[in-house]
Amino acid sequence: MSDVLVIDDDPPLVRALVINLKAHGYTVRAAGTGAGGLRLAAERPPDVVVLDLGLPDLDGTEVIAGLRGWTDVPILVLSAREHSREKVAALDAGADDYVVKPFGMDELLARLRAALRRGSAQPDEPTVVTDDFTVDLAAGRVSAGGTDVRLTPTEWRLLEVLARNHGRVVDHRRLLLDVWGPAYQDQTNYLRVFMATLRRKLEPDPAHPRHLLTEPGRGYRFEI
Amino acid sequence: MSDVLVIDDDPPLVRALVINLKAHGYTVRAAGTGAGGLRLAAERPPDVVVLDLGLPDLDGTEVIAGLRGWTDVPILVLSAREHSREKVAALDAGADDYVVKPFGMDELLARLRAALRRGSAQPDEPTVVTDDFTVDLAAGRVSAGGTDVRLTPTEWRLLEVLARNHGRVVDHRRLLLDVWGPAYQDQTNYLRVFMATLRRKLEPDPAHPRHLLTEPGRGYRFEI
DNA sequence: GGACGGCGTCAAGAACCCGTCAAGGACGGC
DNA sequence: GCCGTCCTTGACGGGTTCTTGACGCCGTCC
Repeated sequence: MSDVLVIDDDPPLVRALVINLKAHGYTVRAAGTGAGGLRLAAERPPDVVVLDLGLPDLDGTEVIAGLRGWTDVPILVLSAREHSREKVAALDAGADDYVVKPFGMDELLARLRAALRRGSAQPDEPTVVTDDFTVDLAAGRVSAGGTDVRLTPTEWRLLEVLARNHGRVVDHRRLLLDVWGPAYQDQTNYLRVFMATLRRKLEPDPAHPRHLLTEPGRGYRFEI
Repeated sequence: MSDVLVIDDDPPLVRALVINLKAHGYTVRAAGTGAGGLRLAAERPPDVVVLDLGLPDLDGTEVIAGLRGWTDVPILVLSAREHSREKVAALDAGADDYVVKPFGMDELLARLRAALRRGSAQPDEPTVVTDDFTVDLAAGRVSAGGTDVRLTPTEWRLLEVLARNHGRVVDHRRLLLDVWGPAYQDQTNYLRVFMATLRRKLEPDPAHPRHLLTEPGRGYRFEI
């Protein structure tokens, strides 16, 4: 799961944090000094940093600046200081959130989840490559022999469903549901028509497809 | 500058917020109810939302859910309730930050800056360059043939979404959502009109665009 | 061997999408 | 209050895409 770096010089608090974070499935590393924290972060970039101000060696904003120099990792600041000037300074230095001690552990965990949610908000969509053509799911494009292939919207949606499930047989019903909607679950002839055009556009020998395969009586399968 | 949407039913507080935010150069809109806030957000997507819990009509998490259904805009929650259960619920519903009343205005402004900083953190190239024109995403400017091109706000927002996703097909729905808001998801004619003006201003031969391409039935694509 | 169901192919009309233009209206600046 | 800019809205023609039905092939099952 997610990798949390705790930078704090208060041993009891660090212990409590580590125990609670590990109990929730996080991987935790801890440093007692600002310099140590920066070193750990440089070794392996964490997914989120929990930073206590009031470290013995460095000022909080210095640690933040040291991290912000090379990473956008979310930084959650802990502090006993209520003064808003401290908060403003930390936030403007690049911190993402500021929690005043004492705090509830569930609140901290919730703020951590919020910070992580922001940091990792991109579902990666791979590109599916065969010998004869390439399907770029993120870009929404298909190319064969170096040039783009023009697909109509329906052709694309059909190919997309198959490509996302490549290697598996996709049901007639599933395909019709995903491409045309629930009212078309019996129109298997649609599949025949559009599979034909896809093969014409993508397969070197449309009559003997190598990638867009028919599974008689069941559905179709995209094979790489 | 940035567009802030305040959703709060406490008139004195709203007044204070509006005055302070405007004094710092923000554009501010305010709503006294959750439904009104959602409506304003739908009319024109704000850059950040300041949301008071304890609204007369909707629960705070409902408002958050209503926004999160279509946008990733940062949400900063205000609340008089200290209870951590409230905080956890709001943060897990999708809020980005949680400030307990009473709060200092400078702290709120700092948290707002932090939220905006995150929201606009575009990791990739700040300028997109084609053979015929240059889009400077950081500066918000476009130039063709060495001179600046004047774009209207809507034209710019449309071009910005396309440029940030250059090389990819961007859905009709996504474009309408990001530029006009969720109330306009079906107004594809807006896209036609504004794509035409963009092409007239940027393409050497608007009738045969080289960069602002149509993907029939799906959307548009910015190609370098 | 024949009937049958599943599949691929083809073609034609309908439906839809896109680019274009222009008029009306909202908004803000002077 | 006037003027200019910008956004909204409707209409139209041309082109593309989807739908639909018919036909033939092939394998399987009776």
